Amino acid sequence: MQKITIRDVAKSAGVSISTVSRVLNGRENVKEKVREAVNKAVEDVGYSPNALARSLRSQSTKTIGLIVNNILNPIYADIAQGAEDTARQYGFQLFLCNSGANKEQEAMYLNSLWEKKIEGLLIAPTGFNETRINDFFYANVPVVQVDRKSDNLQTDVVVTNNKKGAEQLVESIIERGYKNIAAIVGSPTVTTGVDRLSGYFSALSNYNMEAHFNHIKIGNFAESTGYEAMNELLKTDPLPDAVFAGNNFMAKGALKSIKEHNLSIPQDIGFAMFDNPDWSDMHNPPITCVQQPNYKVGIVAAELVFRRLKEQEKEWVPITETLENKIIIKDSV
Amino acid sequence: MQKITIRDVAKSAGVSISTVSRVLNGRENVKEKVREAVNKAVEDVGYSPNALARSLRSQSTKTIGLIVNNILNPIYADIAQGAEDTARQYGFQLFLCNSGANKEQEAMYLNSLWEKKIEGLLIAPTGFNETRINDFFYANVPVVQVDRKSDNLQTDVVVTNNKKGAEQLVESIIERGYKNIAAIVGSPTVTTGVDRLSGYFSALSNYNMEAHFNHIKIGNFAESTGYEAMNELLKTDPLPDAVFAGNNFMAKGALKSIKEHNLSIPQDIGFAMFDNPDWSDMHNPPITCVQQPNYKVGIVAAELVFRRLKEQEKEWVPITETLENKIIIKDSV
DNA sequence: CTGTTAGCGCCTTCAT
DNA sequence: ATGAAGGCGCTAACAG
Repeated sequence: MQKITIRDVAKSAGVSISTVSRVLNGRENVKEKVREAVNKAVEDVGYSPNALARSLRSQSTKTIGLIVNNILNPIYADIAQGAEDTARQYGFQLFLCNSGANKEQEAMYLNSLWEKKIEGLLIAPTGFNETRINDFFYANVPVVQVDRKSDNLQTDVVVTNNKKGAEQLVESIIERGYKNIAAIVGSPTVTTGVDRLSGYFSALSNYNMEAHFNHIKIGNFAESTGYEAMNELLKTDPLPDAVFAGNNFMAKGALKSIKEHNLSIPQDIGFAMFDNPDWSDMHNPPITCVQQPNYKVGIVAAELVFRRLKEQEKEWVPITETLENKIIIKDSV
Repeated sequence: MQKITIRDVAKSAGVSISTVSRVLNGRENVKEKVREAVNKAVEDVGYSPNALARSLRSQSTKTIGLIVNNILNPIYADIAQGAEDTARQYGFQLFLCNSGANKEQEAMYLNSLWEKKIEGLLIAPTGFNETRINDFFYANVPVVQVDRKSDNLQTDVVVTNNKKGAEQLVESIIERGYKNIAAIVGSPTVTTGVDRLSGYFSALSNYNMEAHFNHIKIGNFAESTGYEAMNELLKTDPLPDAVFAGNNFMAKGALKSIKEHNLSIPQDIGFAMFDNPDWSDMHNPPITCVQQPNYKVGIVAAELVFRRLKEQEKEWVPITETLENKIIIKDSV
């Protein structure tokens, strides 16, 4: 670790350490000549401040944390980018952590971020560490849930309109004449699971249709569960003539199964999905889908943190921001 | 920020703060009874240590940094995952930063990581902040370049065998009878640009073929440059009958152009690329490619850091680890 | 305008 | 086995 401290600068410039500190922090009450001398000394000795000492003393780290569910999921990369760009704008840094949808790992990162004294937290919660998350909240550290929401948390939330997105998507399937539309959705323990399922039901109900009981498959958002679900669906009677997949990974698995069964889309079976990963246009045919404003989710969530930071004294009512999605019609239905 | 300190624990347990510190750090010389009392007090008052103070005092942060080039590129997500998993194993934390291939942003993160006193650095360098990177090196902070290597840096390196990968890939194109093979590669200022180009030339030379001068296009790894390069290629005379794309993004752009020109792969034009993104199997036809061991790159790089940390006293010779790639033959050539 | 001083929270000799 | 005291590097009163 570095050895050069503010003392060395002071000595080199022939002033006291407090004067150096003043210059470093851009205080006004320093004679211009002295300021220059200090700046020169900083260059000369190659000084750069120790953030640990500075933060310890000033009780401020200028750092916020983001815990995502799965960094391999491109939607979180987008969210991270949005949050990071916003943080930078406010002179803050983003500490990006990946829980891997694992509750122990999430707990570990929550602890670590706590000990590192972050001043704001963005999190796509696994749903198992509510107590720990609330600690931040009670300590007046703004918390914003992103992408998904856990019911037991009274924090700000930034999500997209999952229900409406799914509803509109499924309606667009219906409007193309499909009669037996199956759904492969994620676990209903998180909003991205339950809301998209609920949108699916709404769409059917809007058209006076009913879901066939074994045409609804619950996965865990992972590719393998999409694959297995689709295999199951292709054994049912009646067969579904279209499928709604609840996220990009499960869609990928389902498409693999469809391909293995030599079914062609959209003739043999229609297909549509939540998320618009880059492969969706490469696929033949391109997949009709719901595009979420992920980058914007990151921005809005980060801005919410900074807003809370600024208004800390005011009374506090949790806000939920719901961003709208866009249905993109392609050729798979 | 938190208010409960080691003092509160000491008071609650009726001991001195040094005793609390001893218990916290698992020192042996503490009476069993006292240890229990302290642990109970920790629970009672809800104490958790302040990492800033601890690190400042102990001169150790147990943190390493990773600066990637572009978090939206799935290869870096994989590398990050590998590095993170390894760091966790060693009881370290990973500070993940995204330079966005921007030199100012890279400089900013280098500064910030320096000030935060990381104990090791993994970086996919932009190639413009050598001086700053060397500072770490001189301060005995192990530095490992990952994925790409900048010539002016005397650090450890973990890369894949870009040249051999490209060479074998292009050979597999040649062996399928293509005669005019074009290349779209990234900037030769980084190894992932120059080595893959060099592999392309080797392959041709191995078969006594020559590259047509206007069949070599230099992009910057971004999708748009792949698209434009392909548009250019499709205006040349003679036309190329196959294309080698130097990474996933440029491949995507090139494929877009090919599609717009209504050319079919592999009949009208053969296609192969570096990287094996998830869309490569969704594409029709699936794209023959080079699969890099990205996750392993992350692991190996992180382990190198910890090895250096352990052997700090020993004399030091930079190591370059070159991991082998795998050619995956699909249906695009 | 500038220097002296007192901590931020913690770990670690040094006594006892 | 335990407590007192000093200091990691820095900022922010408080004097002058």
